[in-house]
Amino acid sequence: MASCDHETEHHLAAKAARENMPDEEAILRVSAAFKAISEPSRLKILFALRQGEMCVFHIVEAVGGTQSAVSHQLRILRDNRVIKARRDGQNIVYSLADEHVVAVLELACTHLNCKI
Amino acid sequence: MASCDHETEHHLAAKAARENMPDEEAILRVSAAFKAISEPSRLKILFALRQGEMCVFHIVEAVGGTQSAVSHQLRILRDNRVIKARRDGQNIVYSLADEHVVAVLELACTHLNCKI
DNA sequence: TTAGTATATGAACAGTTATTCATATATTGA
DNA sequence: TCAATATATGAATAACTGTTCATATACTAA
Repeated sequence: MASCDHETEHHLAAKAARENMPDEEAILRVSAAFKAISEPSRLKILFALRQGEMCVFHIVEAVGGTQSAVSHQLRILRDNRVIKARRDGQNIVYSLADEHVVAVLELACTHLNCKI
Repeated sequence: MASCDHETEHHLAAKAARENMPDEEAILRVSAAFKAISEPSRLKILFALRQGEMCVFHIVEAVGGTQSAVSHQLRILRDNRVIKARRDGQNIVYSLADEHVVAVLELACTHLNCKI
């Protein structure tokens, strides 16, 4: 491989791409965030939290699985700022971090023709 | 675990969550799409293609790595409708599937305070 | 058809990740 | 303080995924 019929335009695009490529740290941050929301078990938690904030017990009730597994998933979502937590007595109450999360989910579903 | 201080509201939310949970197929489709865009090597391809369509040679030039690795990544992105391809002579020219892709990337970067 | 170029792909290995199990921490009420 | 409840977490294993290497396919030009 060496060139193509659009050598000039593509080469310029490639050059611009290298110059405008986000730095490694930004790439890793975005990567980790998408990875956080890309697992079926965690996606279910997000879809569940669209209905409103919930404590762990009720998240388990909503999505199934064990308390331990859900807790591990919650930590990953929380570490990536997809959800937020507040303590309320003995419980930790989780909710979606902000409106960006819902927006991304809805964009994806629109794009893929999924009804949610 | 059995209940919490917000038993009623959370239980209702959990019930609504179960009732409104997308079916397994939709969950898997969304999951696969986010998984596709959640790998640093593939994210780089997407950021590169923001500059315009490119053939494989120039994508390799833009993001680095081997032709084989890039080809494998392109297939995953294509299978998940994140990018689209058209043949142009000996070359396959790739581009972002539609404006949803850019929108999702920008939402994520806004959310995470990354400049792109 | 043959040679050359561009791209794709199967298999294997290495690295990553989700779940389970056991246990730890934190809060509440007695 | 102690017991009970809610949640979190470390370690281990099993499943998954990205890359590499070798090779295959597809197109072009001669």
